[in-house]
Amino acid sequence: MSTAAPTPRDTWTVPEKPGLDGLEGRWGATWQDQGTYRFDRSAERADVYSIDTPPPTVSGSLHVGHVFSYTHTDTIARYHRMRGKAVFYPMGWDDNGLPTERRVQNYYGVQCDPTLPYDPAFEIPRPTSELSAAEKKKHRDQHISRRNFIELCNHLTAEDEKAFEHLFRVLGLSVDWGLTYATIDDRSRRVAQRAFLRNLERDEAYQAEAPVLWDIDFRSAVAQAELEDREREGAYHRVPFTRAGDGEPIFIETTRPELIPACVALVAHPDDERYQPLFGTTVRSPLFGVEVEVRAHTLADPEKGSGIAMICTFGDITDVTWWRELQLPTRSVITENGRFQTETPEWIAASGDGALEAYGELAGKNVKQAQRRIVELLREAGALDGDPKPTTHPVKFYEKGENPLEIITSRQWYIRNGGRDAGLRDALLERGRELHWHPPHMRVRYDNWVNGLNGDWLVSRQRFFGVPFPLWYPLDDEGLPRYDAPILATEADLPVDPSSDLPPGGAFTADQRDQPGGFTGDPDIMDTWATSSLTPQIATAWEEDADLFARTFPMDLRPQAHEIIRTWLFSTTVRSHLEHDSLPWRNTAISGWVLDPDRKKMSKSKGNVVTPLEFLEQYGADAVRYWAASGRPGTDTAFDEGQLKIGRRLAIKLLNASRFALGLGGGDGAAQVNDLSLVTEPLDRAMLADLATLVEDATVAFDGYDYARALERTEAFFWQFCDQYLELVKSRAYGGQGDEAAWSAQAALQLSLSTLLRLFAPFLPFVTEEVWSWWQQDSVHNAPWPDASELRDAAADGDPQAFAVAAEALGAVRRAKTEAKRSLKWPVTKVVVVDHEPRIKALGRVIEDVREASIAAEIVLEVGAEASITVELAPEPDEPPADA
RNA sequence: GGGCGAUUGGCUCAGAUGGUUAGAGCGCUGCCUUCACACGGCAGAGGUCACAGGUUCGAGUCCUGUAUCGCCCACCA
Repeated sequence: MSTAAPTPRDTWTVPEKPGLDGLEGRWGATWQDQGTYRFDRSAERADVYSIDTPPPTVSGSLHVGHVFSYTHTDTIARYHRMRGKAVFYPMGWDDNGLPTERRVQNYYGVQCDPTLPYDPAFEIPRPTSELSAAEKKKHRDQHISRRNFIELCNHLTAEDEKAFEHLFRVLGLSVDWGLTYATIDDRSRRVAQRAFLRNLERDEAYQAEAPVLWDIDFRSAVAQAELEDREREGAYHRVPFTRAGDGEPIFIETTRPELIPACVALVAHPDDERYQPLFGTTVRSPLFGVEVEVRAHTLADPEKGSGIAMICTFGDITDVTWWRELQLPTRSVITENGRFQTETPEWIAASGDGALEAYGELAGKNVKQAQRRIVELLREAGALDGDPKPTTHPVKFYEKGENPLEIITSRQWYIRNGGRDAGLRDALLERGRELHWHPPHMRVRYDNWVNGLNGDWLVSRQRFFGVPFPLWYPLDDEGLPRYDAPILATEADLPVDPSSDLPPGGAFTADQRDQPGGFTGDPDIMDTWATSSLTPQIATAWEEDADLFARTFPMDLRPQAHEIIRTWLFSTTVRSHLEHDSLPWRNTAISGWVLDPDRKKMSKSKGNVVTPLEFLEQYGADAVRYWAASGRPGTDTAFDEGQLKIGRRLAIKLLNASRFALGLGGGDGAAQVNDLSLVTEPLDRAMLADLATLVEDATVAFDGYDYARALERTEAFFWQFCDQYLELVKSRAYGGQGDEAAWSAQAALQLSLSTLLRLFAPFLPFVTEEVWSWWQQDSVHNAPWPDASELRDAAADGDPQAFAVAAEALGAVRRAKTEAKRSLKWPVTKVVVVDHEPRIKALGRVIEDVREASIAAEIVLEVGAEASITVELAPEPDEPPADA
């Protein structure tokens, strides 16, 4: 712990005309050179504060949202550093996953085709934005191999990372830039693969053939956490099934008539008397004549539609529930590309020529086309009762997708997350309670999510740029993979790419790949969250550097945004619970969003994104940080350029007030008055007593992660300090009441300045460092956080009331001068203050300061019930006042 | 459908465990430039604290309900 008191130099020089320009570049370079923010690896765990910095998605754009939330974290990091902690503050880059793939596709106009061989001579194409229209046409969708594609991903993300690092450095994040990682780098891949292998060993990961939500454009499975609902137009189609015995029509209503060929049953509520007689009997579907059973299930809503629904495999998630719980057969017709399979399904073929013919009309069509056609067919067959009734209803989409998700059956990897296991779910809910949430109400979202899980975590993705599953399958004599006998990578070999590396142990040779009797690599990659969920383990070098890990894990803080509680925060908790039987961190600080001035969430698509670098250049980093730090934890905040101006003004004020406080005594080489016993004057002591209270408040606020409160209190004090205290003390500090009174003022000014600079340092790192450098050694950012008790000692018998009444009296004098339209320098012949006795006594102790600041010849104090302040200005002179 | 949060002067927001005339800043108005600061300073005007009840000696602050906005979650045929 570095608790040494700040050490001012013996003499110092204050710049004549201090300014803010260029501070970012100058101090950024100095901090880098001097390792100001370097993590001290020798610190014990108890003296370390470790932060699980969110790795920004580098393929995204830089926006003020980054500036906002990263500044919040930085203020907390700086606070703990000043409290003497060794702050472990790494930076990661999230370059793994779909956003990068899409960006590379668009940026270079290429498509990944995994069937193509690697082309070592492939050159990085020019960005499509630089191509002429003719060139664009020619280059459109150039197909390249997976490995070439991944090289492009790496190339582009490296560029993106530079831009992010530049922004973060200009912003003044006190990250240790020696501690960076990327979610696709070797260590991340090792950690992700190792954690997965461990999950597999402990049966926390498993493979299953099951219905999954499927994006037909990306041709990949999608996890529950990546879903979103979108309102879509649809229509209820009223369609008759026919009862087996008497051919009576049973009407169902559906928004997806095209799934009639995939129907496996009808279902109604067990208490629904209308349908009770049908339970256990069979009906035939229209057009296809396929016989299906009528079943009972409590999820069927008698109020909805006709009260009886058709179950298809699969139209929506409810279908999956019914299918599972009623143990229905699987009859899927939609394939991975979102089209109806071309081959006629057997259960339809078995139903006769009419069915065959009807299916032929749908085969190969996409969902929309098939729906249009089947409605025509139903109408022709007289199997559509009335016109479809338009409706809007929520439809599930992949959050990055453009078409509704389909549900298809496929083989995927899962990690247990409590979605199917009440014991694990309860344990994870308990972890949520164990974690300290800032602000606390954010935990509700975690609880909501965990309680709403309806399955385990699907972690496999049928994509290219990501961490591969570290395993292979033997192929049988027919060349089919033996999924029940995967060959696992050994931990020492990680990271591996099963599509190019061989299984361990020399059991196979390269020419046996994809040959009957040989082997094949698992083709899938992990969900990007499967890697991101391990950021604590990646950053702290789990199983890679035992010493570092022991000093930094479990971490102290996870800062993040609220919309990814269900994904990032939850999945990280799951992995740590499974691997370490602990929380990954003790605290989480949830930041809000930046809204545009119309209170809409800022987003690229809306075109209202503000680019942060322009503002950093125009107003300075401290001003931008000031705005960001004013946003309360967890609260959405509107972007307000006006706040940047205020922040800049605050920074400038700090320069000028410091110049005054440090420039007293005149000339350069001003003498240091660093002896607290010199503070004898009542006004000085009163101010220090207030300052001690401020330090206590700011400390409590920071300990509760309420940086915004700490800033607000410090700022409010500082403006009072400048407007009232500096004016009241100015004359005396210059020597107006003798040397000892002047030294008291100077010592108090230096002590308060030192304190205020340190209180502001987490928010305004550049200007505080600049001022600090005028008179102190070392960096303010490694100086100890102010100590309230030390200030209390210096304040001694200081009475805050004395400061308050003095400021009031000075205010009354200023008001009188303003109302008389006189300069504040205008002399006053007499001030009469009437007030209650304690206030008059308090004012009496500081009367000389008030008199001099008022430029008053005389101040008369009277005790009285009716408080008043009467100001008598000097008359208009024939000549300028002599002593003004 | 369930839940969380918000609602304070024209704007952006403070108002921890209920207690004297509800605070800031921006904007607006007026005044003031040698001696820290015109990238300033001083002062002024401006609020029935969303609404309706209730608890209390006393409510912006607690309780109940209502409205509006935002968000999270949900099995939405």
